[in-house]
Amino acid sequence: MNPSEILFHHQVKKTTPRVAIIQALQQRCTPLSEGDLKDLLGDLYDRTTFYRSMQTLTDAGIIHRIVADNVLVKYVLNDCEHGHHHQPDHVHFYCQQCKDLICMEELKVQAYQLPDGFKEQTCDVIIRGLCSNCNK
Amino acid sequence: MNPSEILFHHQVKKTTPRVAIIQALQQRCTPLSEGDLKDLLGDLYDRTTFYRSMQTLTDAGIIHRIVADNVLVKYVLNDCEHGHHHQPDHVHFYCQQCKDLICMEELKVQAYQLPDGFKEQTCDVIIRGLCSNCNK
DNA sequence: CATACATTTGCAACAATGTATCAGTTGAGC
DNA sequence: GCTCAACTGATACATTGTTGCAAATGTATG
Repeated sequence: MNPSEILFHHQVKKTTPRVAIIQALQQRCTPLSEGDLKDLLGDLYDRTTFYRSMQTLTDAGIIHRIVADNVLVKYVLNDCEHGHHHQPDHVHFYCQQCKDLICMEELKVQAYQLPDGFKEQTCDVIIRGLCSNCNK
Repeated sequence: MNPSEILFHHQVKKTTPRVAIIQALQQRCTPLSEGDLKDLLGDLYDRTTFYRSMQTLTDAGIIHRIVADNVLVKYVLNDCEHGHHHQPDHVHFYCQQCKDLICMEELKVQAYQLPDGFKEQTCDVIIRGLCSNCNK
């Protein structure tokens, strides 16, 4: 699906910044930060607009937000091909040296049984350490 | 163990801010943020000193840092009674409404087998949602 | 106890990641 | 093409840090 279709499918208005952001995330196929996206897209939009767009896209279930560390937040496209809201079910690895965030697709997150009354909205598993490149 | 003993035991110099921070964490027995600690301790030290102290105490294995969200970081004392460095092995629940961070001691984190070459330093599992108080 | 020297602290400035307000612009439906 | 709600840009501000440097403090030694 192209950006316009994704937005229409999730009943979100089509605007220039939103299309550009989705397009960039599709092309890179890896979690990107605000800085990464700015490097790719330049001054296409204001920072305020960026954050509001990300909020809108997250609420709509189009993207997912990963807090790699308190000073590094990255965004990834959800799997929109199958038409349902797809929450990541795998572990994320964050290299403290090269600051890369890697999806460990093969490491699935177990389902946790919360006590009565608690409602889960998202569940993130972040392993921090050194990636194979930096651990030499 | 009292704060001075903990610092000596980990070969970290005893200073006023460090003792005060450990004391506050011991008394509260729950994860505290910079703001929480400032409310407790007032202007006992500068913000820069706080962050440097937390870095030192984390490196020494005396405390552990929990990234509840990119805008909320909390700190907890490790279990120093048994003389070894104790990494939390349980899930943390973060209530998006009341901003409370709860240790789910009964939910243990599984060990993940990383690919060759990767080195794990910390592993955090954060479930975000609504706590039993706010989910009504 | 006094001195020496490395460690730690306080202050000021700066950086990244957001949020709030409000006027002005744009998009979608008719 | 019009209309009006929704979105955007600009400015200001909040939180969570980090960096550099001079001054203060802690620990080891005489």
